[in-house]
Amino acid sequence: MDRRQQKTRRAIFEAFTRLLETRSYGSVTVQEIIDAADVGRSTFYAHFETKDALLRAMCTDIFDHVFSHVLEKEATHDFSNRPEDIRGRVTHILHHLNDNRRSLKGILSGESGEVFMRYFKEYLALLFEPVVSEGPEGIPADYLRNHMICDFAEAVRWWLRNDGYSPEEISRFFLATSHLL
Amino acid sequence: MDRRQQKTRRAIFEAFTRLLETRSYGSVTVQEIIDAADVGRSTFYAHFETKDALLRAMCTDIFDHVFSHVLEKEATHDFSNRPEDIRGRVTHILHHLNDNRRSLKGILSGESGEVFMRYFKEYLALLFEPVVSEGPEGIPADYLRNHMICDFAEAVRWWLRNDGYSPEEISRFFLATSHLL
DNA sequence: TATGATACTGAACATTATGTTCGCTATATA
DNA sequence: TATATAGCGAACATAATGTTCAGTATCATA
Repeated sequence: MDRRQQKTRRAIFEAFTRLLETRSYGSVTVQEIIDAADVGRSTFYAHFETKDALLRAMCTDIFDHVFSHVLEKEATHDFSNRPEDIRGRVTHILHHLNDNRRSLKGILSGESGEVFMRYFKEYLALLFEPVVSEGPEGIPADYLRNHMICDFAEAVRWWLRNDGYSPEEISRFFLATSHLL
Repeated sequence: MDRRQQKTRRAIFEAFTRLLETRSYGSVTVQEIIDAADVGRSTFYAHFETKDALLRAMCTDIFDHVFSHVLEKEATHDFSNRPEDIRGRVTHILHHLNDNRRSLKGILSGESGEVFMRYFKEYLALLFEPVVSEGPEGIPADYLRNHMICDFAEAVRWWLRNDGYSPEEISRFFLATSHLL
């Protein structure tokens, strides 16, 4: 990819992140992003169709990083789902999320949070798919899957609102309150 | 309240609900709501400052209905939180939510869902406040509170996506997967 | 049932953001 | 160095928002 394109893309991402730190997604205009990133109007639109597309692109970038290991393992059919492994994978993801903490805090506050959460849950579905087996007491498997996914996603959201906890701690909180493991 | 105002308000609510059944919140314009409700432009704005304000008003109306019992009990300081009571209250709320099923399904699909969920959780905080006592194993009480609230809210969201379950069943699913009760 | 208050109407207008176009300039890559 | 590609930014078209106001309809009530 052309160096200029990379530079522009990064500038837009960073400007957007910076704006989201203090303002809500909905209130940030494309023009402000353009000004903050210091790129031409037509350049912005050459890269992203809309503000939403920009947000999606940012999420995708982050997730590709955060879930790289998970997706690799899946590709190699390494479906080990013993409790230790789950803990390891969960902690691993939390570490990667922590790398993007600043951006994520911005994205998660305000309406953009919902977009993020929706994407996040899609990836988490891949992670938890093999773990949730059978519903006890006639509880639908789909209910349980959704339960676990939301549970983890909300644990992360809570973590990003409450600074000062390590990935290991959050991993422990999550697994302790998850009745399934 | 003036009959004309009530009529207008109801017409707008119904039109908006109807629109949300087929279209996403963001894509519905104020003009469309006005046309569907068959009211004058200035009339709409006399009632609601923005589309968001309309959504909030709808949520408030619904919650005032759904949580009427809970809020009453709170007012009379009837904080009985034995398991049977929790089950009763939860089921009761689910029944009331079911009364608004049509509107809620519309609101919950699309971006308006996040607004709804945020409000919903505020009310649920009142409901679960007295239940969550101490965090076992050094888990922060706030984490647990958030856990329960999100858990229930997501159970409801799942229910509204998946037709065919009774309030009692959902209540059972929720309590069975909630490790706290 | 007459009257004063209040709500609704809708056209016109100002404002604001979005997204596109295009001729020109700057930069990367081979 | 050449040429392809990216960025620039002013100008424009479009579309939705929210406001204003003079005229009309409806309500509450005395």
